[in-house]
Amino acid sequence: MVADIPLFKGLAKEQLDEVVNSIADQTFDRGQTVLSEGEAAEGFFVLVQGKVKIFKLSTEGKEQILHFVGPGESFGEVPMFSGGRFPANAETIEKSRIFFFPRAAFLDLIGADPTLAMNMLAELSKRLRQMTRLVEELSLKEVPSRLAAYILYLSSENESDDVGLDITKGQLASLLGTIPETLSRILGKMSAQEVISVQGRKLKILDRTILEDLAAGGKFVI
Amino acid sequence: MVADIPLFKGLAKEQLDEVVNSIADQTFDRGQTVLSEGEAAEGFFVLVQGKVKIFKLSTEGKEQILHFVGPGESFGEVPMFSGGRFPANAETIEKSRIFFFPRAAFLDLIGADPTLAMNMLAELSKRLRQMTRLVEELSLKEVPSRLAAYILYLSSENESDDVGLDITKGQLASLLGTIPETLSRILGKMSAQEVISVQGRKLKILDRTILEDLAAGGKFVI
DNA sequence: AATATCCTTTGACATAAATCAAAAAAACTG
DNA sequence: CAGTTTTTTTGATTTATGTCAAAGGATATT
Repeated sequence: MVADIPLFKGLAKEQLDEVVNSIADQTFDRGQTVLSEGEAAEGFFVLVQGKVKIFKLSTEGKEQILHFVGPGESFGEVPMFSGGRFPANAETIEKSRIFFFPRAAFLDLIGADPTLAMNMLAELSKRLRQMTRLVEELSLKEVPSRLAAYILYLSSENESDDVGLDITKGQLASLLGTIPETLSRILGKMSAQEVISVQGRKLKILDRTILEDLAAGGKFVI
Repeated sequence: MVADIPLFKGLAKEQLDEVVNSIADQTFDRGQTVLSEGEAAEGFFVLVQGKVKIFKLSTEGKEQILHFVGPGESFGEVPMFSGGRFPANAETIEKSRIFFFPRAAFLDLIGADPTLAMNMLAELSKRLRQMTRLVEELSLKEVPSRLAAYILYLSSENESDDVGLDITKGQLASLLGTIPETLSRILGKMSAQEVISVQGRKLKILDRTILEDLAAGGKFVI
């Protein structure tokens, strides 16, 4: 169970037992807040089952999703190492089972086992890479490019031209840094151009070359 | 020397010697590339003296600065832990002295000393926090808000209403995710409204309340 | 100091994307 | 399955910011 979580991969048996003894097993319904920006952090979380979105909110209520957390992934680690408070919000978007790992126990463990430290360094590095990509897209690319990149990413994940969004289009808009209306118009244009076909939450890639060009920063010619 | 670098703080004497023996001391003129996005990483860097900008480039050549590196700070660590290549570019904006730390030697050290691992975790967490803030600003705030937040940040750094940009306005624009023309117009408006005064690279805060309101997401009323 | 280079500002204009409003479609729920 | 809620689409309009072009300033270099 715990040994399947990438963060705990390679840990010695005693350390794994330590982990099991430290965690609190929690269940959340869909749409519940797991942690809020600005809250003092008493520990961090590992998602066992379900799905969680990590996001920021503007004062006017607009949401920017930073990333989604899937089973086996952790979140809320930042304040463990740099102190202070959670930098963003986490909310379940499906019924979820979550392990909570208290700060002190985790810091003990990480001091005792360099493997755990290395796993965590790998995790934070991966996250940093993702965030760098997000900044790049928000700042240097237009919405059609971001959408194209996301579709290609989904396609690479399941190695198929048929991709299913497992989130609502509204959530996709929030992940891409835009609003549902804009996303809807762009999906409409891409359909009209026969770059993709859209049926509800099922997309099919019709012209990969154009998508790749768009993702690289190319403009969308009507 | 090496002991002054936060990353190496708290290391035992033998480890510090190890560090000193591993690093390569390099000098760069202003405007030189230290590392490029997509390059294979053979190690990471610590800036001893000078200033370095970390940035992404769009296909059309627009630049987004992710952050500046000052003396004592490290950069280029991400591929050490998650493998692969540098996610961004690094270029000196002043004559700089830089230590290069080869990958293998560093990974050895980090396995041997949990202090170093913890220091690095703290560093990556800090970076992640910064990046989260940058995403928030790019996606959820307008340029005047980002500028206001930056001015307030500078003011908090030196605890004064007089702040000096130690970068060009073009670089500031790139850091704020905009272009020099837009920044210039907004600085002009803020001056006209007597929120700040601008003299070259010296700014003075005239109305902190308005800046704080702007930074929080408030709109700029002409 | 003179020249060249770089940085900053200003103006006119274009445009991607947001906003507002409302309808249509889809997904839940009792 | 009827009704309610949520999600998605469409249209008309606004707006923040980008683009292009050119002129002024400032700064560095011989």
